[in-house]
Amino acid sequence: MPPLLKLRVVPSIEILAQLQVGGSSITPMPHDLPKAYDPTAIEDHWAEYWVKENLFAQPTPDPTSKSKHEEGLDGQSGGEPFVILLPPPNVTGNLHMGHMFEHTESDILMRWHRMRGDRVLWIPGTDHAGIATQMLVERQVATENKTRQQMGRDAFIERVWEWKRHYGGAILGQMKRLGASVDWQREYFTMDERLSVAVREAFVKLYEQGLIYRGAYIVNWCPRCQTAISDVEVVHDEHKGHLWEIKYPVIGADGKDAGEFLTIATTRPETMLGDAAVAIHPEDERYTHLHGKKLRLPLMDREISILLDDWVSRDFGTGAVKVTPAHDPNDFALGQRHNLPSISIMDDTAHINTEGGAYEGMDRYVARKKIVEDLEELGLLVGIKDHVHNVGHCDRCKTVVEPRLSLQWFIAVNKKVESRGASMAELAIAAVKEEKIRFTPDNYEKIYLQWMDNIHDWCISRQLWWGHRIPAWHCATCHKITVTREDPTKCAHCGSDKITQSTDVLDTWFSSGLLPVSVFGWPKLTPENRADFDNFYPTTLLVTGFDILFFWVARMIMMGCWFAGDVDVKEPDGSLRPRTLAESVPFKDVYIHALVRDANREKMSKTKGNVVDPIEIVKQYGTDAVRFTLASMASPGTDIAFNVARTEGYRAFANKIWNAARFIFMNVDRAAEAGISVDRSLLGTMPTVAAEAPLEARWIVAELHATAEKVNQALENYRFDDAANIIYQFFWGSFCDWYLEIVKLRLIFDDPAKKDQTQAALTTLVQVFENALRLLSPFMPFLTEELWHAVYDGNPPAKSVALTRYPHAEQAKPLDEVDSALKNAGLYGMKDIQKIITSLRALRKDSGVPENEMVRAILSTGARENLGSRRVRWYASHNREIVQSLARISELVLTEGPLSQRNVHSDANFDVAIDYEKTIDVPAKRDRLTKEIARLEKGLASAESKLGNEGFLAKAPAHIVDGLKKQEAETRAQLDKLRRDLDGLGT
RNA sequence: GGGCGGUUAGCUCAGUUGGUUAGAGCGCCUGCCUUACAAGCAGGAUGUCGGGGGUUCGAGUCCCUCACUGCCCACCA
Repeated sequence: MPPLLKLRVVPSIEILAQLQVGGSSITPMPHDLPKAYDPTAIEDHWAEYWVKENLFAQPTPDPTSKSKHEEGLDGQSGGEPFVILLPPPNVTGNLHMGHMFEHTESDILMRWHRMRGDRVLWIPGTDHAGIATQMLVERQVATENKTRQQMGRDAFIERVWEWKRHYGGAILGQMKRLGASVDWQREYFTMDERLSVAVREAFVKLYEQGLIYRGAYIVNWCPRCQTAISDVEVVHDEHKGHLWEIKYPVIGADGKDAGEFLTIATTRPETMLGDAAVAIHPEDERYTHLHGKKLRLPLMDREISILLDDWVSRDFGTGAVKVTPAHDPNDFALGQRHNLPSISIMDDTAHINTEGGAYEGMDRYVARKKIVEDLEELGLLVGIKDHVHNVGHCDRCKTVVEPRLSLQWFIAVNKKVESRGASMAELAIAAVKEEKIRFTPDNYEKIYLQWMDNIHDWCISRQLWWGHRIPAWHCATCHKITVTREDPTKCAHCGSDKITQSTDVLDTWFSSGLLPVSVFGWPKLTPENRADFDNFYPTTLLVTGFDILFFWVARMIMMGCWFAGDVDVKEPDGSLRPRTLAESVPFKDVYIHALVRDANREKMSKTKGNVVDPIEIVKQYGTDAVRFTLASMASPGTDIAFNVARTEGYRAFANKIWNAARFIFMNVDRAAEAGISVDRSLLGTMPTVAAEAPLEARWIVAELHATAEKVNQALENYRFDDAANIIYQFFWGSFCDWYLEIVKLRLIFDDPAKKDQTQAALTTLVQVFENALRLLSPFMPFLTEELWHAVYDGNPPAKSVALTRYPHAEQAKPLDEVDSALKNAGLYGMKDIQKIITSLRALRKDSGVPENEMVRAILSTGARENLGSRRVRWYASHNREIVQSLARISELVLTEGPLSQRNVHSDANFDVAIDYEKTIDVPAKRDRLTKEIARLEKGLASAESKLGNEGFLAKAPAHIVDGLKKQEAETRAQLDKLRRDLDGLGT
């Protein structure tokens, strides 16, 4: 016989006392658990405890151990790996509601899997966020009247590092406070030496494979950030602009203006300074006579040719388009086809350069205005039309992007590499098409594939200082480029030592795209040093928002498949074999979560001022309530309209549970005084009940099993909302509203004869509560941790509720053995009892019985012996005290005869009446009855019409027909009774 | 210009492969300080499931169409 344990709430009180400012000398009495739950009193403590105790660390597996599936309660030693890489927030970032939502969903999954015995690993880190961080520090430096240029590269970078050491990672601190169960020992930063090695290796390898090249192309240039940006970093906004029609003089055979003009249409007149030609469609009959002619470019007085190209659309504008190869991607392509010169007319800051003649030094928009004016003066401006078109903006700073010809580095994502038999994009497409990676919701698969099918080469160089510097050295002697793993001292081509490293850095997403491999030690995978990679790659799941689907998810898939694909798989016997695509993917599942908006469905933004700071809300309502809000609203496919009204509701839920605990602890203590205790060894697993146990015990245990089953299923499908709602309903609707009220009848401490009954009831009560805490713990980790420790009276079987087992119906075999029929009967019987009680309560209200007055009630099951009424009679007669207590009835009389009382409440299987003299509100009652009758008549008519339909009878499945027949009979019976009640009302 | 989604109670949203009388939370109305909880308890009201058409024995669910409304992608100057 294991030792018995008295349950008290001392530990939680101790914690509360510790948290009191100044270490107050008032020591609370054991049962001074505050009436209202105060999250702030416990949350900091547990958040610190979880981190300090390293509860969620997942050590590198012992490579000599062959067993991957040992059972482990601590979530570390055994089980299937369940690995999530936290999407690294920007190091400059602050935690916003979107983060908290993402982390809540991930944390629920993590805690759930951990409690299911999986070997979970959740890796946190931060991203160096090139542009964002550089901008931030530049601004800071600007307040000291300095510029980064004045400081110089090295000093500026040192300044950024200094900033990072001081303020970076604030967001991780916030995550700690919110209880994210990540492995803090594995925290990374994308500029860490370890990860920089991976970046270097990836670059060199791709270069060697011919997939990285450098060239002059039109790229998206941000004049404010003064760097190239990739296509996905450009956001297009619809913009009301103009279409200027400008006439270019045609040059006659004599080399002089022929007096004729060709009118072009443009949205960007300022770029005409760089025009190299005008293009028309070869079959455009309007311009046939101009074939082979030349034009004089106004303002620049340059002779340019007329090109024929069928890319030109005849029906847009004037059918003649100016060609500016250095400032437009289409024109660039056109220029390539026709060997046109590319004349760059703007500098890094989008000011006109020396190529722009008289306009040199002007900002692009100033130049535009001036050029239009000048053209008008020259009589060359034919017209200005309103024109709506899309303008690209820098994702970071919203500056209008300038397409600009410049020398940049690219990854040829579509280039096939013989040794791999595919291109990077092809592998990434195959991984999803062949379902090695699955998306939830699955429509993102389509979006992903669509994007991947049209992917262009990825511009990876940035003209920034903060980031991974491109490992390419330019030779001043032979002008060739040296790319090696180690910093070179000499040019690899001519041996010259006049080499300098590229000043560009890599796109931030280049390094974050490598994270799934680099966090596990790639590329330095030695036989002794690859256990992490062998055990945890591929990761299991990626939880992220669709906004970085292309930025990050797609890049991780490309790079993961590419680089991991080269790492052989280590078999259990130590031998190596090539890795399959399924083993190369960076993650097996992608769960795309919704966006968090404000209560009015508006996107939260600083400029709108509608940003809800999660930390503020957490302070007000507690972390658990906010987490529960987010989880319960997380239905897939719809954005979340965050509304604190919901959070208030879940704070009430937390308070409800807190008070249920107070009630339970109070009774446990009372029991202890009476010499009754709960066997602690019965806790921690699913409870079972004896066949002869009271109805409510059998019912609540059956409900618990059903709830656990449903919650597990919901989480299996990422239905956080369902899971949360199911638990809420169980805890509040079943456990508190019904079970706790009934169990009060069983807890009798002053009667020795009732000791066994009390002991059994108390045991089930504590068991179910302890299970419910575990069930809830992934959603409300703080509250449940506090109460779970209290249940064990400071002597818990684990360091945290997070390290226990999650309730699961499969563990409950004994219940099935008892008798599944009994289980069903218990559920039905309880339903009957609940119905009777609800009817009586309504009846009391109808009849105006004061709340605290006890009345006598009569329950009639009628003379008709149908199964339902027999069941009602049996359960009512065996559970009289429940009905009496919960419906405040002094005596429940059972009868089979008709009820003579005037105020009767009728159900299909029974009628109830109460003895109360006060006159009822006849009109109100009549009104209600009339409505009810109408409702039933409608249902009956619908049932009758279906049952009278031969097609229905012939084609509908038997259980539908039978159900409808039963329903029809019940409705008919109840209708009769209600009509009778209505008649009996009199006037 | 393509593609995807949404429209269900006053509000925010569920509603699995079509199947018995469409649900929840919040809010609202009424009555209760019933010793776990007033952040509570009990009772109650609330819907032409965006409009129209079709398929089916049967449609909130499938098809067509219209309206409104989000979002993503796209080089038409």
